[in-house]
Amino acid sequence: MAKRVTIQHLADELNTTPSTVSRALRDHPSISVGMKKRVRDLAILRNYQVNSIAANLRSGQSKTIGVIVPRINRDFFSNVIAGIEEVANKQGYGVVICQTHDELQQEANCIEALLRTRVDCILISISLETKGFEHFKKVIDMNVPLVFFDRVQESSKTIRIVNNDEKGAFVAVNHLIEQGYKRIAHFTGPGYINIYRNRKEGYLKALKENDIPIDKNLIIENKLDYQAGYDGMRQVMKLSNPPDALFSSSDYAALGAINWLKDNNYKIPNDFGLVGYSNEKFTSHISPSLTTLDQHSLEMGKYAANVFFDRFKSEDRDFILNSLSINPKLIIRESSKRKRKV
Amino acid sequence: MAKRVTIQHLADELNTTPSTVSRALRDHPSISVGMKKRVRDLAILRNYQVNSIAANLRSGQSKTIGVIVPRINRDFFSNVIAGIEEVANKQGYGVVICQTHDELQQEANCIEALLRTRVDCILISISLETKGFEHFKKVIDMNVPLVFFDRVQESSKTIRIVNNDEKGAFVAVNHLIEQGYKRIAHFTGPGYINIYRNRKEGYLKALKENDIPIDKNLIIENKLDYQAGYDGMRQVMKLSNPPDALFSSSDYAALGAINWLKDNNYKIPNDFGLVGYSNEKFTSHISPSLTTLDQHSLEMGKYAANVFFDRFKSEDRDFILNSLSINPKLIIRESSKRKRKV
DNA sequence: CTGAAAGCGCTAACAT
DNA sequence: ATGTTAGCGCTTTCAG
Repeated sequence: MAKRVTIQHLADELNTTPSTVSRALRDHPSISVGMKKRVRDLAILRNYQVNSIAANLRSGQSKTIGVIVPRINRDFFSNVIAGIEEVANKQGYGVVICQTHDELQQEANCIEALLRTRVDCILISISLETKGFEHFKKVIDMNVPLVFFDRVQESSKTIRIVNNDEKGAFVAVNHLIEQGYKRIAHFTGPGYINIYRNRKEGYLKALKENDIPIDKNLIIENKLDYQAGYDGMRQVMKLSNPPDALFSSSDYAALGAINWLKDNNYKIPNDFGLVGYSNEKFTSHISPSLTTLDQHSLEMGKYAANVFFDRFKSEDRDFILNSLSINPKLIIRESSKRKRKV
Repeated sequence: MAKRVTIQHLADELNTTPSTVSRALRDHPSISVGMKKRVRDLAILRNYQVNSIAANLRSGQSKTIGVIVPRINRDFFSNVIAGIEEVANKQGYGVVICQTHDELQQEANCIEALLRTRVDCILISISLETKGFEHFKKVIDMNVPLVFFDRVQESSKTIRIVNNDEKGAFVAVNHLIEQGYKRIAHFTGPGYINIYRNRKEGYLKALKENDIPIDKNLIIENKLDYQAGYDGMRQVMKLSNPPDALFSSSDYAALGAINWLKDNNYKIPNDFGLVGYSNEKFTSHISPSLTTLDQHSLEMGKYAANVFFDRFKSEDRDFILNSLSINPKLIIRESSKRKRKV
C-alpha cells in the first residue's frame, strides 16, 4: 500500500514548507513563478492529488452541493441534475445526488447523510409522501442553505424554484378545447403537493373560462405512473358519460391511458385527445406522439444552483424574491392535433 | 450563524472529554451505560451531527463509494445504482454518482473528482469513447480499488462484473430464427467496447449454427440511440435484399427502428421481427411491445458493490475470480412473436 | 471506565 | 516571497 503523497512530501523534497507548496498549488499571488513551476512539476511527477477532505475540514466548507430527488431515471430530474452540475462544476463545486424513491423515510435519510458530509447547500424536490417540515428543521438549524425546486414545501420561507404549473395546465386544457374536445378528464396527484394542486387549478380555470361544466367524476387522483394511467382511463371510460380528452399531470400516466385506449380500439386523436406533462423523452417517440408541457428542466437546475451561488454567496446582489417561477411550454404533437391548421 | 455543535461542546457541558463523548457516541464497549445515555441524550438535545469530514480525515477513509456511469437516466444504470446503494448503505457507506455523458474527457474529470474526495472505491461503466487505460492509472497508483461493470476495460487485471452478452445475443437471435425470420440485421456499437463486440459474436455464432449466411451489409455500427436506429433501419431496408428481422444492441435504437417501420407501413411482427437489449422500462409500454434482454441490473449493482466489500475488505474469503458473468434473460414480447404457441 | 495528547492533511493569520 | 504556527473536529493509542 503505497502511502499517498501529501503536501508535506513535496515540501520536504523541495526544501520548502507546506504553506508554500499549498500556495503555489493554488496560484497564490505572492509566490514566485519559479517556485510555482517547481512545485507544480513535482506535484505532477509524484502524482499528487489534493486531499479535499483535509482541505474541507480546514476551510469549513465541503465545496459540494447535495441534491435530493424522487428518482434519477426520469428525464425531468436527470436534466435538472445536469443543469445543477453544469453550474456547480463551473464554480469548482461537486454535486452529490440522492434519491428518495418517493418515500418520506428515505428523504429523511438522505438529509441526514448530506448533513453529515457537510454539503454546503441542499437542493431538493420532495417525495410524494412529504407533507411536514420536521425533517427539514435540522437543515435550517445547521444553517445549511435549502432550495426547493419543482415539488416544493410551501409552508416555509425557504427559496423555491417552480414552474408556473397553473399556467401550463391552463394553456394545455385551452388547447384541447380549441381542438374541439368537449369533456376533458384530468389525472392528478396528491393535493398537498404544489405541482398537482396548481395544475388542477389551471385545469379548472380553463374549463370555467370556457363555460364547460366541471364533473368531479372526470378528475382522478392516483399515483400517476403507467399502471395508474391505464386503470384510470378504464375507470373514466366506463362512466355513462365518458370524456373525449385527458389532461394528465404526468407523461407516464398519459402513456398508460394511451395504451388502454389503443387496447380498446379508440382512435387518437380523432376519438380522444391527450396532453401529458413533463416532456419526457419517450413522448416524442411513441405513436401517436404525445402532446405535453416542457418544463425547461435544464434551466430549472441552473436556476436552483445559481440561487445558492448568488443568494448565499455574494452579498452584492439584492436578491429578495423567495420564489422563482418558470413558464412551461406546450409541445403540440399528434395525440391532441385533431384540427389541422395551415 | 449558529456555530455547529461539536463533540467538544458536548464534552464541556458534561464535564468530560472529547474522547469519552466520541466513544459513547460510537457505542464503545468500555464506556458505562450511564455515560452513554447522558452523552446521547445531550447529543440529541443539542442536535449534534457528526462531522464526517473530520472523522474521515482522521480515519483515513471516506466511507463512500464513487460510481461512474455514462448517464443516469437509463433504467439499466439507475437500477444498477439502486443495487449499489442498497448494499453500500447497509454497510454504512454513502454513494456518490458521476455521469460522463459518454465522453472520455468527462470520465477523466469524474475520476479526478472522486480521487480528490478520497472515495474508498470506484465502480465504473466506461464511456463510449473510452479505449485506453491512462486515466485509470492514477486510481491504481493511489491504491483505490477499481471495479468495472457492464462496459469494462479489458486490457487490465482489475475486477469486472459483466453480463454474458454473447450468450444473450445468441439466445435472442436463435429466438428470431425459431420464429421463422430468415435475414436478420444487427445494430452494434464500437467494437472496442466489450458488450457490443460480444453481442455481435453471439449474433454471428447463432447465424452460423443455423447455417444462415452472414451478410455484412446487415451489420450496422452506429451510436445506438433513437435517431441512429431510425436511420439505420432505413439504410438496411433500402438494400436490394432487405432483412426481415433486427437484433439491436440497444432498446433505444430498436425503438427508432420500430418507428421507421411503422412510418413505412411494415407490420410487426408479421413483416418484421425485432429484439432489443437492456429491458428498458419503455419496452413493455410501447406497441408493439419490444422483445429484449433483461440484464438483472439491480443484481449487477449488488455484485459490483459486494466485490468491494468482500474482496477488498475482509481477508477471510478467498475471492480469486477476476470476472463475474451474469446470464441475461430473454423477455419475449409482441415485436418478435410471429408464431403463436400454446 | 475515563482522560491526555497526538495527529490525519491542509490553510491562513501572522511573522520575517 | 517564504516560513512559523495554530488549528479545523474527530479518533485513537497510551496512561492512568
